[in-house]
Amino acid sequence: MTGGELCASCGAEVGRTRDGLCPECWYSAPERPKPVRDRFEKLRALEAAGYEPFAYGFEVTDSLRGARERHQAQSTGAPDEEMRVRVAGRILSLRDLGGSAFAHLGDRDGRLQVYFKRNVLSERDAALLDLLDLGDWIGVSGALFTTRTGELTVRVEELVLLAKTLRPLPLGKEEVTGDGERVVHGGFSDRESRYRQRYADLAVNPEVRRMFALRTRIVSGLRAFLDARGFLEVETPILQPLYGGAAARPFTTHHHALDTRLYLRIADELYLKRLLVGNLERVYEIGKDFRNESIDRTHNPEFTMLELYQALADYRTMMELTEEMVTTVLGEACGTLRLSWEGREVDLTPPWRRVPYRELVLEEAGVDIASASDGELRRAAREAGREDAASLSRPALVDALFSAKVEPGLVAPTIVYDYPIEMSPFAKPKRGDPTLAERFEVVVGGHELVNAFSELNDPVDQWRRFAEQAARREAGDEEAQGFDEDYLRALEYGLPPTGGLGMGVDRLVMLAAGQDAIREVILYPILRPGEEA
RNA sequence: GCGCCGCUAGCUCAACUGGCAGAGCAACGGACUCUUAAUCCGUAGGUUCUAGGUUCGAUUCCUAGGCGGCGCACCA
Repeated sequence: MTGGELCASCGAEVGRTRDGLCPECWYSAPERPKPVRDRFEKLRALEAAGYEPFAYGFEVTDSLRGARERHQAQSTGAPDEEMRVRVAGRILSLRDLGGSAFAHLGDRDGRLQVYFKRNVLSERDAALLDLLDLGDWIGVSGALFTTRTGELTVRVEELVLLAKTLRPLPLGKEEVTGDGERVVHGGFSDRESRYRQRYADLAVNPEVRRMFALRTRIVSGLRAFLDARGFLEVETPILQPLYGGAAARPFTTHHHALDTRLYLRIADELYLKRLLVGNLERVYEIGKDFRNESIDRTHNPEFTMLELYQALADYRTMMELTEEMVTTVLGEACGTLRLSWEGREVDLTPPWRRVPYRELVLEEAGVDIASASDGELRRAAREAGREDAASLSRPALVDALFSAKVEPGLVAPTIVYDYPIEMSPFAKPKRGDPTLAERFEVVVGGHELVNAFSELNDPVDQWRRFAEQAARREAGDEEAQGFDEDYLRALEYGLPPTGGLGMGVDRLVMLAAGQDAIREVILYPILRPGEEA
């Protein structure tokens, strides 16, 4: 007697019921869709007949794609060669012709037809065939042959059930047109359902699997590129007593044992630069940052950032590095540098255009930010559609102009450099012009992709910048930097001249994959908790 | 946070100015031993997102809420 809940239908004791029911009653309840009840019945029939509906493994000779490739490599053009394979996958389609049946199996990156001929199968395997459903995982062995219609197919001699599905997958029907093009009919396309049930999305939509494989290639490519140049990959704290390195509202949490407030990092910047003080002269980190801001097509509250820092370098070095890194990695991952994003052609072929920030604002907004009065800036910002121009500070006005008039038009990759220094609390002043910072951003397809600068390494100057930020914070700007004394202490030990950059990895993947929504490139994007299925 | 749009069977979608809630796929029964969006015959499947309201009658109109999509604002 453990005091578990009782099934409202059959009275069986269960640790935890669903809708008041034990598993047996729940899967058989009339509220379940018919396909679920049918499958559960088949599951019990399988068990009764001595089949193992959830196997422990299956040795294959080839992946589905591998079988096809091996066949092609060994093929001499003669018909019906005897090449035996043992393969496994999900049943994606099933056409039962009575005495025989065809099915397509799908695995992570392949698809292969299998052919069941009842008088070839053992009685036991033939009986199993009747209990299969779309979505089930099976393993088969047999010889490859080509059907009359020319499709490579396994003639199944042995059939093994690997995992029974109790819920129908939202499979569409795939048509191969005369041109060899694949058209999916029906299918699973509702964005909300796809994000909430990403497992079903992945299982059913191979292009989604391909997209995430591309993402992985890109991230691996970034690592390989940096590792080859002597950068050390490191991990810095996600839970931080002070947040900084960017302007954003943080997530807050609490540590019980220390009884202290902690923040989820909004950037890696300050911890990474401390490592250069410690003579780890080239470091990078690829990890999640967290910003407690709204969610839209290009923003998810947790997102992946690459930050890297290189000693004895400045922002010019970073321009070279960025251009080479992005073109190398995307070139390898995508096979081309001519991409299409949000309906526009984006050609990443280097060299990228480099333009001073001030010049772009002058060109596109008609305002010289070096000489314009506050009033002129305000007027221009209002013309650009900013109703709240009257309440904005000078740097905010300039930024509003840039965002509204300049950024959307920068389709080809553009290195925008020399930002106003007020907007850049961690960047060194520009040599020869202390009103500017040695900072650049890369804008592609109208979106900011990279932010980089010659890192500020003068502790006294950094102190003043922190003080300005602190004043802003006291004035109610929640996104202003906190005053980080430990970081100042680190700078006092001597940060070498350093170039650093941050790149939004999700956006890089969006660009590479031609996706218009960040949620398409994040496996589990944030959603409001929804109803249970 | 604001505005617009959406939510109907497991999936993809219909249902006119308010009048018995439908189709295709999937499922189930049957036929078919080279099919491929297989085909043919038959069957079953619904809290129309939720709660109120108007009405003889609401998937449809109204109010509030939930979730989502798109846009704006925010995100230096």
